[in-house]
Amino acid sequence: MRISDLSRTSGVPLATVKYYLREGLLPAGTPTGANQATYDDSHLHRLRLVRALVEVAGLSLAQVAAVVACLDAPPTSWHEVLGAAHSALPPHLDPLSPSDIDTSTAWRLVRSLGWQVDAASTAVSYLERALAGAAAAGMPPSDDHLAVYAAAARKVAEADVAGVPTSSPEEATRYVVVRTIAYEQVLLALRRLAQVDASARRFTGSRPSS
Amino acid sequence: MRISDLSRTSGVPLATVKYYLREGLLPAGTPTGANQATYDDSHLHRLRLVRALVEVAGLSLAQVAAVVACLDAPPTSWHEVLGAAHSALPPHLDPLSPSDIDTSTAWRLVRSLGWQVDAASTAVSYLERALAGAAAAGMPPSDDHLAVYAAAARKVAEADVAGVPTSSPEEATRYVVVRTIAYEQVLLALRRLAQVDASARRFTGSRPSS
DNA sequence: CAGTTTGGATAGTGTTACTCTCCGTCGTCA
DNA sequence: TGACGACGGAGAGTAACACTATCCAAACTG
Repeated sequence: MRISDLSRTSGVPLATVKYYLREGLLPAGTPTGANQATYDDSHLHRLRLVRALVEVAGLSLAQVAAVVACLDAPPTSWHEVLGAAHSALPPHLDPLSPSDIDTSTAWRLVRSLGWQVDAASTAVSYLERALAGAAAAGMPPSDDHLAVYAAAARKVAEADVAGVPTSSPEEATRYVVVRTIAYEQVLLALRRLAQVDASARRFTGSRPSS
Repeated sequence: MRISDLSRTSGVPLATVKYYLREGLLPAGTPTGANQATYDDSHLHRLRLVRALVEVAGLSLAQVAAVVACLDAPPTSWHEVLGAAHSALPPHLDPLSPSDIDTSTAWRLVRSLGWQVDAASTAVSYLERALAGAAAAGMPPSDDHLAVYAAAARKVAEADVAGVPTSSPEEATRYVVVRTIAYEQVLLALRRLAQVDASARRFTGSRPSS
């Protein structure tokens, strides 16, 4: 298919498709002449992925570029797939320095949960920042609250990891990256819905609806 | 304290504090003369909240403005607190129209879970969009996967709602808004950490670490 | 072979989140 | 009391981002 078909079937304006091509978010088509090229389904899938990442997950194009670069780079070992995916995923944080491992709130929590986490993981920085943000906003989470969150996170993560295909590293990477990002929104949406339900049970039950 | 103290103790540049004042993200100080004003701790707390919302939760200033407007508006009933908070919170989506209630995937899921959710809730739109995004990215979640997520979301939401203070609607609003937004990041960070742990258990266990 | 479409490049646009400069006023220390 | 730096408020300027529009020559199409 040609670039205009790509635009038409995906609903993305032609000028935008060209822009994504320029920015490297979409790989170039196979040239069929001096100034003509064709595109296939992989381009269409990639385009849909880019749009979903931008519109639903709210990533910037630079973040999307990091994600698709990760998808295109061949991972080496199974366990590296996750690390590579996480460090390509927003937010972009540096791992905590080894000297912080003893003092960090996030590390203390990870250790108390007994989770096996690499010292260079950016996920710990993410947690550190999130906890700092909650504290700065005036609501540091209690240990009990964190325990509930950790237990829920664990269940969710087990389901996520259990489904990773073992067929090929490429497929596994694609799986991990897309699930991690796209399902984040699903989880957050379900949490809000569950809050509505829990609030309804707690408050309207005790005071009949007006 | 004066505006420069506000800037110094919070670490936010003076020009930025002035800008937030202009934009209404920060209430004006109490004037002490023709062109002088003083600020108190409430301004400092608000400023920290704004920065946390921007830097950690990644909100735009317009979204932050909606959130702080919600904090400043007095809610009327307990159950409305959540609805008001959710509709002030990003992403800004319209509720699904009543005609979509039968066909929507999100509504089908909510009904199958038996959750009590108002038809006008924006949380359902949020879920609908998240599911559409996952599908567009090429990975629609399975029913089993969704069930795990829903169970986890429920546990988390129960903890969130259980802690809501019943002292005053203002306090409850502040609680709900800050927790909903700030703890989202905590939950996502814990999920990534749990993924690392689960992946370590699954893959490095079967293949000793190199 | 006229007319449309294509790929590629360049320049322009609107938004966001600051950041800078200016200016008259105010508090303070000498 | 007067020099002087800080203060407040307002408006203009700026850099990044994500497109969007225009142009051009080559290529395909009826």
